[in-house]
Amino acid sequence: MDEKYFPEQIEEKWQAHWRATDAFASAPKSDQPKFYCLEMLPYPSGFLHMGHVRNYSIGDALAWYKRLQGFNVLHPIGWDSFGQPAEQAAIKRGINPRVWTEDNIAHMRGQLQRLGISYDWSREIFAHRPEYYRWDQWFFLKMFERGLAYKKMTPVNWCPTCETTLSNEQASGGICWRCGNPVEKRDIVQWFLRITDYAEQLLNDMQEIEAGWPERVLTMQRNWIGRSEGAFLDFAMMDFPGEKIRVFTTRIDTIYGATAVVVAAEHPLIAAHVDKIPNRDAVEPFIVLVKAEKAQAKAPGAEEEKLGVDTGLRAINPFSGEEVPVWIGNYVLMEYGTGAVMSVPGHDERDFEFATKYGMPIRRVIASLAAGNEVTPRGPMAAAMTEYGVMINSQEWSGTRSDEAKRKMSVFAQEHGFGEAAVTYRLRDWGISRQRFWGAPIPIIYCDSCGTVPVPEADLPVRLPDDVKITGVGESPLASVPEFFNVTCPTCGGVARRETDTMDTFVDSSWYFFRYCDPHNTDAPVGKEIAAYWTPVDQYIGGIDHAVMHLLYTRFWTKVMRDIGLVPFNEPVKRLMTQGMVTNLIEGTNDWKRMSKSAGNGVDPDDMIGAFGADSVRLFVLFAAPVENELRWQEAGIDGAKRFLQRVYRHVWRWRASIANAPGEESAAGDFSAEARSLRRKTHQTIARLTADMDKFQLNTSIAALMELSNELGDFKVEPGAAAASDLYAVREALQALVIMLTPFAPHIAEEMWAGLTGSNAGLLGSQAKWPAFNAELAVKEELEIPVQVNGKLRSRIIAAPDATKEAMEAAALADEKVRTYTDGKQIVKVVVVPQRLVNIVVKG
RNA sequence: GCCGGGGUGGCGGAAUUGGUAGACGCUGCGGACUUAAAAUCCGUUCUUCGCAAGAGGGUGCGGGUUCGAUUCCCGCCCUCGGCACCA
Repeated sequence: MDEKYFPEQIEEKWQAHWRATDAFASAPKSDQPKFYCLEMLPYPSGFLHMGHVRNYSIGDALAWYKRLQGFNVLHPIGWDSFGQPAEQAAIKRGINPRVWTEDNIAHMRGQLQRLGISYDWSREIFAHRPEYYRWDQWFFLKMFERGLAYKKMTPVNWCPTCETTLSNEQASGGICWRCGNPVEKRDIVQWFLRITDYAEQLLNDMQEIEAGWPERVLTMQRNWIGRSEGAFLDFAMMDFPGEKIRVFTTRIDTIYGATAVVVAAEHPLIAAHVDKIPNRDAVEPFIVLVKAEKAQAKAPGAEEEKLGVDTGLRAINPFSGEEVPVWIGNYVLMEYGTGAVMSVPGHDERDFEFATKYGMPIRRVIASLAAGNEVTPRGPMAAAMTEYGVMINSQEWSGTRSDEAKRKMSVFAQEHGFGEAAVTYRLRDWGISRQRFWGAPIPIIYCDSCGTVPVPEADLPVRLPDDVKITGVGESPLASVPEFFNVTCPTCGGVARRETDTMDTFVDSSWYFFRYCDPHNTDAPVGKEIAAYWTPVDQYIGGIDHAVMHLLYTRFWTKVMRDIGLVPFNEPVKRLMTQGMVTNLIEGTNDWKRMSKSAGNGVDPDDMIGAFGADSVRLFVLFAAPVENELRWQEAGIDGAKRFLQRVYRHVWRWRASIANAPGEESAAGDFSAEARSLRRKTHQTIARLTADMDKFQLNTSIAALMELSNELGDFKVEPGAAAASDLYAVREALQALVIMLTPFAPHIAEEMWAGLTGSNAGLLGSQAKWPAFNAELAVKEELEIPVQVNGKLRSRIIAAPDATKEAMEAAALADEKVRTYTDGKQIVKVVVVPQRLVNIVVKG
């Protein structure tokens, strides 16, 4: 340990030490509890950004904390290395995507190591390497076997900028998750994974993780899954005897107000009977119009004008027997429910708008309960009434409370054979086909005689060819590589063609953290026993942007893995923490925006590490804001972090020689002075605070507590040369606790100071350093300053022992001179005494 | 429109879940050291009145419960995020 703190020297020194000693290597152990600490794996764009720094600093703080507490910690990292930027580099600059990716990884790995994040590098994984993606393909085959992977032609999200399809989650809000541009609909044949089979489980199993996941993530997933309870109802077709239109409704109680059935333009009934539709001349152009409208990218949130056309067909309301027209409407979605709705303009806002526009009748069949006794309001409706109430104009159902009627009516419908209670979901199956090169090939072969044939497991991996010209035009680049797609059928040996689409990269990240447990396994994606030891993940840390993409997919994937028999649980992640984003001021404005190259407000982590040291950067990032909040980048704040580290360093330097002679046992230290007792009290109070705050992920207040302890050490009035044995004991206790508890936030300087304090170069882990033990007795104050209020206003303070009786406190408060100026001559109504807290005297007059 | 999270000094944020509001840090201001600067250290920094001791006000707004409310209840306002023709 040198007198002066030079971050670059000690950071290099300890990084080398960690590497040489495999300090963070992990293996299953029976004598320690395990802790799996995971941060979302990065895409190797080439450069670490501050969001990464924040993510990994948070994770590393937890990993160190758990390690020092005696947990067997798994803390791995890898690369989400398939994806479009590599392909863009290939298109624009002719670089081989694999070479580009590997170079980027090499650079970013160096950056992570300069940050000193405590990863077990022996477990590093790479999504783009065949040793990894063969298991993506293996999972696909398992799903195919179970009917969970299927292919269909359907309108899918298409990003014209990225030139590929997107899943619904990736096109949420009508914009592409990667490039931010509006998406279109296109009819494309795609592979889908049947995530909807798991909709109910994805919803129900949330109770297992409710305590550990942020409310907003669960809410977003709940909304995304969009469960809704209602009923299917069949409207018989007048024109086609025996045929019916099935609608889905959540408001069966409004059925007597149905004045039409409205179907989606793509509804099969229309296509099946197009030549028998009375208004065919109007219907056909309308369908063309609606399809064109849907194919067009539209601004997010923009609601189309409601358009419709009367087909001239008629259907029968199964409850009332009434005849109603069948319309086609652009606002009815084929993808949701049954693609057909009953139109109840009186009690649904959309139907009201539609009916008003086309002059359709509007009928009131629910009367408001809030309106008191008037159950049959008169006059035309000015707007849809969407609340529950009492049914009116509804034949024998009139007078029934509409919320109660719902269940009875769906039972009635079922008994009479024209409907049933039903649940629908907004969630759709996960489209995973991508018309791109840089992804895992889908292991399927098309044979003219055998049809769709899965690649035999023994033939995995289906490797990506290495020297492909990627032009960015046309269909999937693999479709222009005959050596890739020309194959023989594994079943009949005949001529066949390989699937040329690749998988969505979210497949790779759906199960990667299982692979970390067993990264070199060549027989399975992960060994069952080893997975059972390490997983589920105890703490996961990442950005909120993956709330309904990655975090939903990985829950789904885990359930499939459970069904295959690979893992014994339902949920992959016990606790999730979503960090806030890192923002920086846009120059010349007052706007704080997410750091990014394009906005010109990015900060290069390497520059910061060079200027302040990795420890100061990490400490600042963790101290400046609670982990879930936005973090505003301010260099003055890193200065503050470095100042604090320097102060601690100076305390250690100043005392290290003297405390080497401190007695080993407390009993040999003799009597502690009031000053020494006070320091020890602060030390133990700090231990208690840190432990509680760390468990709650309150890293900012943890650091604040360490600063307080450091300040107290600075205020310790005894000089090292003149210190009694007891003083040295107290100071050593404080410094050791401070250094160990600082480790999660600034590990390099902590290692250096630990070496300085102990004279050992074995490192914290090598010397079995342990999180300090809390001693409640030492943390208790000898005397307390108790605030005294008169009528709730602070008027004075008294000194009391922590175990003072209520009576003694009351007497002392009433006797206090300042208090008496407020109580003299007044009637004391009541005295409230809260032991160890306060006294409040209530007076009158 | 629906769902969810928030409103505390100049700023980031604390407050042991009903008990001293503003911990810790940043910034600013004043000072020490220095020929000077950097670095470091000390003081000060919610607000009003006051030379001071002290007194009043104060956690988005208005009510309420309580000896006591940033915290609990009722009614508003503002703001951020997500979803959005989902029947």
